[in-house]
Amino acid sequence: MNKKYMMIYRDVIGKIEKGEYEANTFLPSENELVLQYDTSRETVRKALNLLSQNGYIQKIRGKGSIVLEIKRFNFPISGLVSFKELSKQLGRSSKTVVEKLKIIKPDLFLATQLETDEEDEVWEVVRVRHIGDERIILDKDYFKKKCVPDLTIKICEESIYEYIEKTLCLEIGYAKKVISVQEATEEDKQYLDLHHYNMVVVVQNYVYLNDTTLFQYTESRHTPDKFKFVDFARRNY
Amino acid sequence: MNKKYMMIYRDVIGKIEKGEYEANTFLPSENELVLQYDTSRETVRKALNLLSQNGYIQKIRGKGSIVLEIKRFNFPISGLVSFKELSKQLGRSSKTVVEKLKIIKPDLFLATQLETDEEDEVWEVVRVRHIGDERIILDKDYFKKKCVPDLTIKICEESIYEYIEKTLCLEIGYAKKVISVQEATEEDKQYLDLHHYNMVVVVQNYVYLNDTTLFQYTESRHTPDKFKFVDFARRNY
DNA sequence: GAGTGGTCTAGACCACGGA
DNA sequence: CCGTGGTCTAGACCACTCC
Repeated sequence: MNKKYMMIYRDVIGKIEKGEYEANTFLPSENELVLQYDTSRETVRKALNLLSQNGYIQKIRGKGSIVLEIKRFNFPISGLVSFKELSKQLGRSSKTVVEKLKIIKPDLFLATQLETDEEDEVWEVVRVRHIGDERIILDKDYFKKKCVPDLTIKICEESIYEYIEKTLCLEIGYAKKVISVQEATEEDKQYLDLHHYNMVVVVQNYVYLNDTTLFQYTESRHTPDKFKFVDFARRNY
Repeated sequence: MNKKYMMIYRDVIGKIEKGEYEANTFLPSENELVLQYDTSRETVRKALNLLSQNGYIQKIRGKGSIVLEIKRFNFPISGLVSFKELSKQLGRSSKTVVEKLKIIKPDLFLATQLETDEEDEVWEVVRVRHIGDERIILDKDYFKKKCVPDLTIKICEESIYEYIEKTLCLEIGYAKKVISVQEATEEDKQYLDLHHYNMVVVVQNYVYLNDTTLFQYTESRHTPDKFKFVDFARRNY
């Protein structure tokens, strides 16, 4: 990547994480950053806007850009973060057990969710996420076979996203999530340590490629006591 | 507002909503928009990036910008949308009942949430949101009194945000949400139509002003069956 | 008044898609 | 090849904060 604004963005994040820029202090001004990185102001501003959108800084007109400390609390589910990246940040022992991996013809519900028809073959991947010694998430992934021709248990145990992006070179464009609470099904009770709970938190995830084709539908079914979703929002519009 | 990119942004949204630009078709190219709006390309691009971030379009290099149809499904809780804006979009009868409105000294928990001390006075506003004839949300809002000196029942029944932004002219910068599921308290059972449910979905909301001061902490406690959170995410970084 | 961030311009070169 | 979007530049003027 030659992108200057991305280099600056990452460099500033690095300095924030290393403590070189401390929380609640000002970053160098935009004009100073122009000199430091030998670039133009609009390029510096692109980097700063990224930092602002992602919760690293707050820009205040006439004063400067303050480093926020909020970022460290952000449980990184908001967005397209995979379980592998997640457990790394949590720093707890975790594993993924693949319970099912097969090609199916979707039923009517699934065909609707995937915006396709019942003849279009689909990979079904059912995985259980363990953290510590508890089974806390039941992930049911469905990929269009024409987008993802091959899948192996090994890939599913590691990161499917890494495989899709790095090996298949598919570019993920955007995703829509719907979070709701549902009564636990027999399947939930079989695969999860629900204890006395009779409900699960369901995160439905629709993932689209850069060319706007829907290629994945996922249901993440969480034990209610371990579920936590953090979201950072900015008054944009 | 003189901001050209914002005018273009809103104008294009209008045309999408009126059907002038149809879903799954291309917008005019950036160069065409430059001519149409008599402006520079970077300004057009600022507008298009806003549209992209908010789920209206997908930009494809070498081809153009496609109008997405996803936007109409976006239940607008993601972000800082107030109940009033929300019920308008749902088009269902709704009302807000103010159950409590008083100044308190925060207990330790609340003082921690508001990043203040137990001597700093706080407005406590407890409201119940009705949609149709069911009580579905219990909103417990806490505002720092030094930020919001006066509150009335009338303001609380309408939109506190409108009052804060339009009358007090406080500028909201960003917010952090935490969604979790908890056992229902006696208070929840008293104020909500929980039926047989014994759990509630809790949305904790920390709202910061432009100058990074935290001025509000809110707990929205939802009946599980009516809870739904939709999130649109883009693979940025 | 000096310094900050916010907006805007008129160019430039590049990478990609499709004919 | 041309048209598309992606990046970058070197300037300009404005609104705001603080002294």
